[in-house]
Amino acid sequence: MSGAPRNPADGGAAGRSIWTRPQRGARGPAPTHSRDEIAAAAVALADADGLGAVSMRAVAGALGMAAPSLYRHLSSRDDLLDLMVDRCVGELRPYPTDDGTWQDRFLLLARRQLALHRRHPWLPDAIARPTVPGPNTLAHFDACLRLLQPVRAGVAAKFEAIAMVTGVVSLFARSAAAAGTVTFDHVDLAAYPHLAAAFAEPPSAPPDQDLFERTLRSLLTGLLTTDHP
Amino acid sequence: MSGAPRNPADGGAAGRSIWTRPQRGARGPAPTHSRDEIAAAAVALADADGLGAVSMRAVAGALGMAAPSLYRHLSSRDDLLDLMVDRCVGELRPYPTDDGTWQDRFLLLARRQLALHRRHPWLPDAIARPTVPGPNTLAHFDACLRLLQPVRAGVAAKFEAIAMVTGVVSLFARSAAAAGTVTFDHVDLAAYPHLAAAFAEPPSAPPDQDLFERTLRSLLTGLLTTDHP
DNA sequence: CGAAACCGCGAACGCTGTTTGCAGTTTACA
DNA sequence: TGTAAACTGCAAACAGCGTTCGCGGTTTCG
Repeated sequence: MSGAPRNPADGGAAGRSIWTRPQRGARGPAPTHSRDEIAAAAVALADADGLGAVSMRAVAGALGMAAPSLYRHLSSRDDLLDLMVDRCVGELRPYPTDDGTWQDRFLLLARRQLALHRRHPWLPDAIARPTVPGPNTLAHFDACLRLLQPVRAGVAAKFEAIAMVTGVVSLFARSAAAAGTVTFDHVDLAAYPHLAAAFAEPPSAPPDQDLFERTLRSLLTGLLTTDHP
Repeated sequence: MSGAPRNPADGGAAGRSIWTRPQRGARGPAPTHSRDEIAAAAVALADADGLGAVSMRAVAGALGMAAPSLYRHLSSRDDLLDLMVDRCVGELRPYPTDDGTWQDRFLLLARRQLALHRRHPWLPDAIARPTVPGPNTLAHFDACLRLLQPVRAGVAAKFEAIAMVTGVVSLFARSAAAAGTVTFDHVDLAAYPHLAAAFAEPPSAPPDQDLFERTLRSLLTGLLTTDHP
């Protein structure tokens, strides 16, 4: 009979993502936990035991609340992941400004991204998903575009380059974490001569220490340098 | 009382992965479905509705059987994903042999990988996970190493390069599928001047058509060419 | 003061991967 | 050939998941 009490997390017709929704209503009691507390708890869980450990019940439990209460703040688990990603992207601050060429500056930012992925190995899995960018993500894109201002290239090319660099950073992070990597233990290599020969060789020195820098430099110049005027 | 009837999918102490386990036991009735049929059904489901649609019940249902029956062939869902991945990697055959430099040949293989990812957009998600390589995956690695035979570089560097190329291929596939990409619709860009300026610009021409080739060539030479003797 | 809006949550729904126990079938061995 | 072992397929069930519903208590607005 009473007017439909809508969940504020649903938002009106206007508030479709978390970022366009108020953190709390103006009427009822104060929420016992803020959006930041929720994001922090979820990130801590993911850092400790991977993204699979971030269940609504687990996050709620870590904050001493019941699972359905989370839906007062989030409209879905995807919202939670968006919150986590944006919170971590905020750790990229402050953005490089001063020294060197634009490539040096961009590489510095890439190194910060690499460190971020090392700190939060679940990040690629959380980003591999249609994501609504939060304020920190927007600020990061803005900083990237600012760094690329001296580059004479179209906007589309710049976005492509940014996405590619981000992707390569996650590739390096993955290979370092040895996750998602095939292991050749206990495999019969008799039918694969080149593989067998490769493993018969004495273990060669690991690749160049500055492989990261060389890869990204060649990628940036390849992507953002056009050879036809 | 009777001796413990062990599930053959569990394997003995020796058979830990699918690939080291017999497709069927030597004693009982013939299975109504083969390993290949199961993999094919799962791949079809994933191609149609994404990896999330590949549930044990759905795969079993597509083959007209009940869910628990699948565990006569697979010891877990991860086994199923391993089967799917290896089945798709088999589509990369035949491997390049004849024409051009080693870079040309490797690039041809990369193009085949790109087409493969376009056909099976769920592949990156299925590979992002500790995977046991099947025969097709081993053959693919073997072919890669064969193509890289003229290259004077350590084995570790070659594996790094192969993994990186595979990763970049999946990045290109992703950007083409526009999945896992942030969208800037309905976002207030007032606080982000460079982003706002980028979107205010007339839409620039899309990046170079042969971006894929240029990127991979610069990556390969960057990764596998050492400038200190 | 009353009404509206909001917070937290117990209970429940449909889904998931997986295990158990049993009936029926085929093969190997004595 | 007879019998025991091994195998297949499945109904039922379990724990966990994301999510929804509806209620009682709390805060704020008009």
